[in-house]
Amino acid sequence: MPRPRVHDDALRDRLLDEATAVVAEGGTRALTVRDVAARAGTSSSAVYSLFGGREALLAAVGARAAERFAGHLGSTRGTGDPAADLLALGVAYRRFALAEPQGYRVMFASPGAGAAHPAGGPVTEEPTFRVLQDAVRAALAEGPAADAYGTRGADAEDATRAATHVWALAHGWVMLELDGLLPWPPDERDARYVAALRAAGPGLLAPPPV
Amino acid sequence: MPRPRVHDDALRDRLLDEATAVVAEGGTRALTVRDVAARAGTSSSAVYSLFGGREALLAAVGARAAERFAGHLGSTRGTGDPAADLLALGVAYRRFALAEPQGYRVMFASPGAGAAHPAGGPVTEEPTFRVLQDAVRAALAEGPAADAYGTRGADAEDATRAATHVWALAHGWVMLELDGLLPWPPDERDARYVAALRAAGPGLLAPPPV
DNA sequence: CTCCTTTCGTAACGCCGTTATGAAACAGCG
DNA sequence: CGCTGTTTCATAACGGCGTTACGAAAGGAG
Repeated sequence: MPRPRVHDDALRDRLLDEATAVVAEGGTRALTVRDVAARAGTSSSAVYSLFGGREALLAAVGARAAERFAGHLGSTRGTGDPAADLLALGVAYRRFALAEPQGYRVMFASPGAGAAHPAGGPVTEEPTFRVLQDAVRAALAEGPAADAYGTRGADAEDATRAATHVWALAHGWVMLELDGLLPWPPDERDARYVAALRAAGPGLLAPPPV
Repeated sequence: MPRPRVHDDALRDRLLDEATAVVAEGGTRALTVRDVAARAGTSSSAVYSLFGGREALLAAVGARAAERFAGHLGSTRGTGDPAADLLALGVAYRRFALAEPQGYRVMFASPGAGAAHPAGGPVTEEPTFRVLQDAVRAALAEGPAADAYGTRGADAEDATRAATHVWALAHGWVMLELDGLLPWPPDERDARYVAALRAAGPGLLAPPPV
């Protein structure tokens, strides 16, 4: 008996597409409920019935960016050399951030950055972190870093610790770069970044002293 | 002949005080021109005649935070051991960020974060970076790291590079921590952070291969 | 006392996020 | 086939925002 629904999943996708495009273009600041609704050919109330409000729409944009991010990181296939794979993963991490700076910012540097991440859920279970954690685990299991652990071997705790360390370095570098705070011209930064990862890697992967 | 000025430097300071308090309390999102003006006992037009607008007011808040930040970092006095001093500087860096998270965010994670930093001015000449750069230079001149440079010694380029590496790690860690993305409970983070700095330090300070 | 210049508080404009409201669209029933 | 009831959505309204235009206020000059 009711009037047929127009606020369905298809419209939700279209709204999310438009919102993603707007954010990619002008950042979160440029996203308005009215504008996104108009671009999708509907009214602003659709955003409220399908998402809940502007903030929730932004969270959905962040979640979608996180999916693409995880996919991007997962697409780097292993070469058999764990250390090289980990380095490639770090490079892919930065490549995504530079290719989609606004998407990266929505995930991490948004007001209340936890929005894009499952509320209260441990970060270690997010796909993005898992990819990194797995690569670190592989590097700790064999290769040069494994020797430092000797017969005790590296456990999950070691992988979480090392992955977080590497993540902090990559995240910090990328944030500084996106904010224009690196003291080097753009054409030097690729090599500088790789050099930083190479320099910090062994120490960050090594077991804690005693 | 004119009507006496009320929009003077004293009012500017009061506005900046109120704006800083509002941002410290509720983040940049909570800052409105009308509210800050009312708190300072004036009208919103004062913000426009003294700063230029909301964005410029936020930039001034960021600049003041940067001053406090630089002062905070500069207050860590040398102990004679360059490596220990550098570690203490890293600890002070994080302590400020945790004590004034919104101030830290206004400096770095604000929309158009360059606002708080001199437009176009090289980052290497900012007080905050200089303090870090000097500490790194000292660590490269004597102590364990100096040996790796051998007879060639470390120059300004080496100090800039190493300082940026350390900065990226500290910044990334702090941003992850402020965003609630570290996989450890708060009471473990102090030690984890120091461990990360210790682990990455030697590699980040070392000269580039070949 | 009057005029003129400068200055600032007030009010207006357009836009925002959000919410209330009434028209629209269909199923079942007389 | 028309009426009714129910659900759904577009429209309009509300309060608040950043910003700007405007007119009142204030004091020196004549």
